[in-house]
Amino acid sequence: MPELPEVETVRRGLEPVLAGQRIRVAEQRRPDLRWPLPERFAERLTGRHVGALRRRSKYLLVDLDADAAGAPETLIIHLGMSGRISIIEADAAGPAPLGNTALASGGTAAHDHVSLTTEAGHRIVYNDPRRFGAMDLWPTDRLEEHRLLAGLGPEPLSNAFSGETLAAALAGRQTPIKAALLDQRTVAGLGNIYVCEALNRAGIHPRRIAGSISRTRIERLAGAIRETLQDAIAAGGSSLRDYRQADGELGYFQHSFRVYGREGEPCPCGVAGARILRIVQSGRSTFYCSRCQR
DNA sequence: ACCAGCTCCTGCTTGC
DNA sequence: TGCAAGCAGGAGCTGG
Repeated sequence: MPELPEVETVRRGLEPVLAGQRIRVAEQRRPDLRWPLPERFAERLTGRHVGALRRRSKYLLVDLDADAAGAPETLIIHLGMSGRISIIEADAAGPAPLGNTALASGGTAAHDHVSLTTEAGHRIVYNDPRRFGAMDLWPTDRLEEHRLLAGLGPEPLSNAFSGETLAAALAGRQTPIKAALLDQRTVAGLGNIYVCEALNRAGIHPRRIAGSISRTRIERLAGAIRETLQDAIAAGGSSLRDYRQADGELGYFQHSFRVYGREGEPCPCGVAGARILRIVQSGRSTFYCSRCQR
């Protein structure tokens, strides 16, 4: 799925067509994604004005004006593993029925689960074959209390994240650094790809016990995490199987992967004989260089 | 409290 | 060519 850079890219793509708009029509095609959608979900979205589009970790946050009960709410969207959001120019005569994305985008029409049509005539379609994604509506002023957001660690691109805070989060952890970084309580927004990439940039072996890494190397790791994410965002994210930007464009950071998916290739560290290896940690593939990662 | 493993779902790739 | 197993970017939950 979309990790932090992909969600940020989607946010930036949606912002110009959704922020400040009114939702003229909301449609839902099924009652649930990973979990049940909120009661009367489409009904509650219809007619609402959209404020800012924000992001927390891998969650897209769409601020809405007050509902009938008088409280501003935020639409929380998680793309899971296979979620995709597409922007479609709606027909001037009115919104097309759900399932017609194939006509406008060239993609599949199956698994279009939720759609929002703005008064300006854009249709925003959420498509998610595996349905590991999620959506919820929650009072904006209590957003940090939402169960999906409450336990998240610091945003890696904010001032709340540093070598110092990372060192504190890793202190005493007896798990491999790979697993510790995938744990969203340590730092928010990393997934399998960017953990592999950041560890390679930092020269740290994925099996190293998190709590045993020196402060100096944790500082380097914090920097590597930031740089990896910044570079990926600048490239529009990474396009593997499903992911595309909201405008349908492919991200291109996958061409910049140093280790992910490159088993057997030489490591860009350039050390003689350095090859990328693949191991499995807690059921997930880890790619790393045996020479430059220690 | 911490940690490893299982699980949800569909679809693409791989190997026989 | 056809089929089925294996694997995939997440993360909540269970049980040790």
